[in-house]
Amino acid sequence: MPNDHSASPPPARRVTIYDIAKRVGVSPSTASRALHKPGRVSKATEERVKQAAAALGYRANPAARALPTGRTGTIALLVADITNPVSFEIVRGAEREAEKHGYVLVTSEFREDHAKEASRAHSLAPSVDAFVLASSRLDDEAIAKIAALNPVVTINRESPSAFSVLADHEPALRELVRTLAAEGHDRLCYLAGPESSWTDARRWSVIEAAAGERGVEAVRLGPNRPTRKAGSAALEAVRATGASAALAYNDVMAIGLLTAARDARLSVPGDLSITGIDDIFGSDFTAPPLTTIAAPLEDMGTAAVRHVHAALSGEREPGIDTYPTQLVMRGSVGPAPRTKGKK
Amino acid sequence: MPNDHSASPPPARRVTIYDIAKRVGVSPSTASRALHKPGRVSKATEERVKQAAAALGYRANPAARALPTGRTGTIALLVADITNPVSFEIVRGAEREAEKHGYVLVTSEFREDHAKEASRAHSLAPSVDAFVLASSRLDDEAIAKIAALNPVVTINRESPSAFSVLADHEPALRELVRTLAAEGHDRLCYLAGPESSWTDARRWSVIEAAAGERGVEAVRLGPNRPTRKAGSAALEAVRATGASAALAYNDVMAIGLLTAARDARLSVPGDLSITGIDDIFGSDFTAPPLTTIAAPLEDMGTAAVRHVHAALSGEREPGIDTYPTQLVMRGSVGPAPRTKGKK
DNA sequence: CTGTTAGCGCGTTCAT
DNA sequence: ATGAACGCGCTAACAG
Repeated sequence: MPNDHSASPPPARRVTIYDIAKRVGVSPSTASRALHKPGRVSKATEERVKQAAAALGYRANPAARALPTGRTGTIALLVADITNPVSFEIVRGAEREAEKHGYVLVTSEFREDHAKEASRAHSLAPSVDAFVLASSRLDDEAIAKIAALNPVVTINRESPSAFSVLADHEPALRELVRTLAAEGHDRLCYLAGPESSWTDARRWSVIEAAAGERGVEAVRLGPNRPTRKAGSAALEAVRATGASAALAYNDVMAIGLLTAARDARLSVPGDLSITGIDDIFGSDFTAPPLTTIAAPLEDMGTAAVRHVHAALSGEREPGIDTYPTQLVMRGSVGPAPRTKGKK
Repeated sequence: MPNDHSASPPPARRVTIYDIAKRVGVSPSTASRALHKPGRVSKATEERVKQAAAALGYRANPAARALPTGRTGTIALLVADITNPVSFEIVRGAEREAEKHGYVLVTSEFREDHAKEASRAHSLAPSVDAFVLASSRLDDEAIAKIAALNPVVTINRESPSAFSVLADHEPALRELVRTLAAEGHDRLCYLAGPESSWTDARRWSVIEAAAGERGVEAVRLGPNRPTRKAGSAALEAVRATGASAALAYNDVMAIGLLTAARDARLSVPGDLSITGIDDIFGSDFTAPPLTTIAAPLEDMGTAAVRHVHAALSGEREPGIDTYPTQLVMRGSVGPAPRTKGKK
């Protein structure tokens, strides 16, 4: 239930440009210019105004500033799941770049729920100058609607109405499939992610194609919620496919699958090879450590904000910014078992 | 380098209360009241105004609202390290409660740097109504300065000028020390956290006292940065203390220590028992799984925002809100080795 | 219950 | 180079 935020007595009045104008003996507009319009005022008065501002501890009121300009100086970052380590890499990168340019960053998660994502974007719209949508679950139309309100940059999602920052998983995925094939795996199982995930579709299509080229079978299991629980719950189904290797949509699911396999006294990679994507915190100390694909998520978060800034500065440069990924081979992948289940 | 955020043409004009006032045939102030002052307007016109607002797709301009009221409707949450899983539990809880009350939540990390924490708070101050400081590294004086600007609620930090939300680790820590003593450990090593951490000081004093009561030696190693790397780097020093059990400041450090021990071919808990605090993502699937102490961090995040809301609503209720914790025994703790290093 | 009148603090014409 | 005046959208007196 939203609220009015109106009750307690207002805090002590803060210092305004009027205070510094009076102190220096100039008009408020001169003070304003001295503070924010380099060169539009004489060097001398600019200096005096700035000193007075510092002395008085002046801080511009962002709301007052936003009113005439229409610019709030804040950017909204919407992430699917803030507890997924993938998110905070992005958040960290975005936040650093935002601070660098003087933006305030508002981060909000939508818990994989596209309805919530859309409503959150619309309710935030008047408070922000632009959106960064990370791992959006929205369709193109919904993104277009948001883009009509404010500029949008997407991460790991391509969309006609937004600038996109993408990780290119294709080479690493192909290398992974090739490696698995070389290890004797002739039946792969892709443990799919959420239905509305753009990356999920991409990943599967690359795996399917790469497997086909190598003469390896690939089956898809899903969609699934991208959680540990879902990964664990899928163990039986994975085994039922007869696949000797499971490629999970992401590390969180892979870890779920891995721990379920451990609990079931299955050998990894003896009985089943498992891989993930993202190289999150934790994937290097599972038992065995998880083979995965690493993306420069922090850089991508930074890039997203940089593109937002460019867009807000009037630089029209819609398009795609792609980042390379890297296959990280670890202990969870090994040779296919000799005796196959469905021999 | 901060920036002016002023360049591209302003987006299409949004609908204002004037638009809906004109449409309904009332004055703007009536429209304003109908929208936000329940009861101060006739039921009939309130209904008509609301319908018009909906029809026009009206969204209040937060900046315009903030100007006369001095209330921005946003809350700042400052966390030490956003990549520490501890943080996002808090963030998630805080965010949910913030949304429930119609606040926007701004999350910012200060990377364990107290100077950055303070400067961030001061620069955010004009844009927000209140602060939540999670795991603050600030001293009381610095917190008081911030509290002079806006109400402050601290998490895991007691301070005279703020309402505090705390996890009470004492009972669980005592139980842990008791358990270790019963397992034959007669020399414990506390792997300390950051110097300016309030919780670090608390934890050590409880461990020291509990150990003393049990006739167990306790040595303190630190301060250390609360990172995996620092945990790993401390292995040698921990061994050098001759302790048979290491209690780390938090799980992140404990995991660092654990993986270093594994790399050094040490048996855990055979040669060394290891414990952490927080029960973060990952601590249940280390090898062996990590004994730790769990706190209801999400609830604490929620509580912090609830208290912020109370403070902003004029309810003066400074004080402390304490949450219980729970010892989670897992495989990383076992009997002390027979042959002690310094026998 | 409702309309009128003033600002909130700042940027921005338009003058000078 | 600087000042005066206006308006951004909304809330808050103050009438009626």
